[in-house]
Amino acid sequence: MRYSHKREAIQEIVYGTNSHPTADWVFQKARVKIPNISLGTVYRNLKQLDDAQLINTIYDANIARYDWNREPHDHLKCKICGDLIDVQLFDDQIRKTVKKQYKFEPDDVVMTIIGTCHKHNK
Amino acid sequence: MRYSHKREAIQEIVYGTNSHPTADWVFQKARVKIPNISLGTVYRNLKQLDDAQLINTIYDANIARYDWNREPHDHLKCKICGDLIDVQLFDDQIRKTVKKQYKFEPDDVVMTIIGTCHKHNK
DNA sequence: ACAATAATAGGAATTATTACTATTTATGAT
DNA sequence: ATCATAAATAGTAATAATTCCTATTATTGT
Repeated sequence: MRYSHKREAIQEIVYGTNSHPTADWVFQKARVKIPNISLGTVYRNLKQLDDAQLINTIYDANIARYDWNREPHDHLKCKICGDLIDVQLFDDQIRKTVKKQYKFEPDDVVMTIIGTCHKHNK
Repeated sequence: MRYSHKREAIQEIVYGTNSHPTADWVFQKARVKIPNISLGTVYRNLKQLDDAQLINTIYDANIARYDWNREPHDHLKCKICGDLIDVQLFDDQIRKTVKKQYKFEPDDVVMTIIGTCHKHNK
């Protein structure tokens, strides 16, 4: 992968937020610094960064979001404010169960817990 | 929700498969029985059935799939054949952890395990 | 049988994403 | 530094999934 100024900027934008941004959000941020950048470039580079394991792609319902956090982790999705919160949960037991009971070789456990985040506690 | 012949047919199609069909798959099946049915009708009715808790909507990467199985359950997604397999895993521990450690009130734990299914065991 | 209104077909519009192509740019070798 | 090669890009067209719109049709309570 050859160096590119724009890819570097895109990576910095993803690394600079905890908001699990969409491609369009990244595009809006990028064009502030690089006015003539195109949305296609943003998509292409996000894909390349994902392929190179420099970022992760997560799917929130039917739209792609990007995450600098490459550690295995899960998400809490607040149904009120829509926030996506990073959490580290245990899936050892789940991996074992799946392997034994279903003869399924797990690579990755993708878990999202839908509910109400601490901000909305009565 | 008023009775409709087409909604009944759509529901029957979803109830008649374990393949977690997409809207378009349901549409193709539906038009065999009802040639002039439209894709919009399929989408609208799938949404209504979901709202009425008669079916469930699940998201496989970025496309919607529909599931007659309303019991809480999880999915194994085979990266080789793409199959989506229903499984019942335990999330009590996860719910407790999330509640205590993150003050997050969980409604629903959505879990998909990506890996290799039994069909491809060496 | 009829009136009220939900449901529908068919197509247009929208949204997220990918593909295409002529031009530009990074990089390694001269 | 110059140059050649191929990767990267802008700008736009294309695609895929889904939703929206409107005139017409069908269901249901009276």
